Formats: sequence, structure tokens, C-alpha cells
Amino acid sequence: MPELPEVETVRRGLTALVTGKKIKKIDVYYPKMVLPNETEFVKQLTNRTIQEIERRGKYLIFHFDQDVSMVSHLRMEGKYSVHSHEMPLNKHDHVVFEFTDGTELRYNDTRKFGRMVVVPTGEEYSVAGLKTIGPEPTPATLSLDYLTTTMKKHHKAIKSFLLDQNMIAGLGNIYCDEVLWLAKIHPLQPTNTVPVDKIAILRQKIFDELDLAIRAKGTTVFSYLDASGHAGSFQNQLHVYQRTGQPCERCGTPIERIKVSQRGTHFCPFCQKLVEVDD
DNA sequence: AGGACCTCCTGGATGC
DNA sequence: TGCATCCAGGAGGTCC
Repeated sequence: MPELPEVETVRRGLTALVTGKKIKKIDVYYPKMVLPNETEFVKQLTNRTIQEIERRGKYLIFHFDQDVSMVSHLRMEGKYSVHSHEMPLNKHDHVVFEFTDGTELRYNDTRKFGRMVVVPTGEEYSVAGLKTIGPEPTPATLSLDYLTTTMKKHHKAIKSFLLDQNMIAGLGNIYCDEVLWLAKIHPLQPTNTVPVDKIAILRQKIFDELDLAIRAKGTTVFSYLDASGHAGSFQNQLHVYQRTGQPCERCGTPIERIKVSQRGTHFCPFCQKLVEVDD
């Protein structure tokens, strides 16, 4: 499931592969995937040239000439790849952008959860999801003050808080579990009961972990690959995610798995104790 | 505010 | 072996 590091890896790969290319033709094999509708999507993007690819949280934003942009979310299993026009399509290739140079950008998505929205440049943030997105998790954009203030306002489980893209952008199931283990916070700890010193540690762990993961070109889970078809390697640096029953690297206690916000959640019951706090 | 649950999807795992 | 059923999950939605 691509999260911030994986989407950033895709953005970098695609930037190198398709910047400057002009779209000649678009084939949509699963119309629900493109918005506002297939006709408008194809009309707006045909003959446009890709100028820049941006990322915000887990969203990719393609900027074209003529003030046209496309907001793309990979959701669970979305993948972009670049091939020559002659290469046969793969199963689950749903949208194909054919360029004037004989190559094409293909969007493949087994579960069909991904969506692409074409909008006038400047209106990207009117797209649902981006409209209310929280700060980017970098030292410059996610201040300790914001995090402390916001966390004091919410009573829900810290894992649910971290997963909420309106609170902080970019974290998904894998990195939430990882940063909570790193910061030694129980995933069910009510957000407003996390002590200030722990909040500062958590914030720093988020920055460090995302930096590390981006440097490893993301985590490869199931079928996820980057834009050039290469697998990331960060799965080798995970401490708790999908390690149920294996010993905690710090204390040896078997990692446990529970459900939080409908998500499989992994943690060390010894290192990450639920702290009772009156509030 | 936030939990509980549903929907969208498919393939891999599990059950018998 | 084969068929049925369950499960995973990001985000958006409803209901209470």
C-alpha cells in the first residue's frame, strides 16, 4: 500500500521518465477510475505535455501545459510504469497515456481503488481529500506546536489520529505502526493523553522514519513496485509491521496484532504500554 | 467527536 | 482437486 515514501519514489521515477512528454492518445479501460468522467478526462489531457510532477501526502499531482493538472491517488495497489507502445498490456492496466514518442505511461491497479481527477491548474486543492489535507510531515511544515495543540483536541486512539490524512498527510498503516513502536506509544493510547515529551519524540521519529524509507525507495509489500518497476527495500527495516509473533527487537516480547480503525495493527505489548491518564 | 460499520475490488489463503 | 468463503485495506460515506 503506497504511503508517502512509496509515492515520493514513484514521483521521482516518473519525473525522470515522462517529464516533457506529450500525450497523443488516452485509453481508459475502467471508466470509473477517471474523473469527472471519461470524455472530459480524455479531452482535457490529450495533446498536453507533462511539465512537472508534484506530491502532497499520498497524492501525485501532474502539471501539464495549458494550465491543466491531474490529481492521482494510488490507494492500495496503484502502479505507474512506462513502456514502449508495442509491449502487450498487462492484466489490470486500466488507463494508458500514449505519448508522441512511441512510449506510454500505464496505470495498473489490481483492486481498482485508485482515482485520477483532471482539474484546471490552481484548483488541485478543491479535489476531495486534498481540500482538507493536513500538514506535510517535514520539520518545516509539521511544527511541534501544531502537533501538540491538535493532539490535545482529539481523544481517539493515536493510531487512528496518525492515519487521518486531515491531521497529518502521508502516513498509512505501515509507517503508523513503525513510528509508534519507535516512539514507544501504544496504538490505542488516546491522542490527548500522550505526554508532551513523547509528542516531540514521535514527531522526530516520523521525520526520521520517512527519510529512511525514502532513501530505501520505499517498502515493497505484495505487488508494489516503483515507476521503473524496481522494488523498494525498506521492508527489511521494518520493526513491527507484519511481524506478528516474532520477538520485539528491543525486548524480545512477541509482537502482537490487534485491530484499530479496521486496520491490522502491530505493536510490542511490553515496549508500548497503554498508559492510564486522567484527562 | 468519534466509533461502528459499509462500499469499492481482486487475489491469495483457508476451509471442507 | 475444486469450489466456497474469508480477508486485506485508503478513503469516503452513513448512522448514532
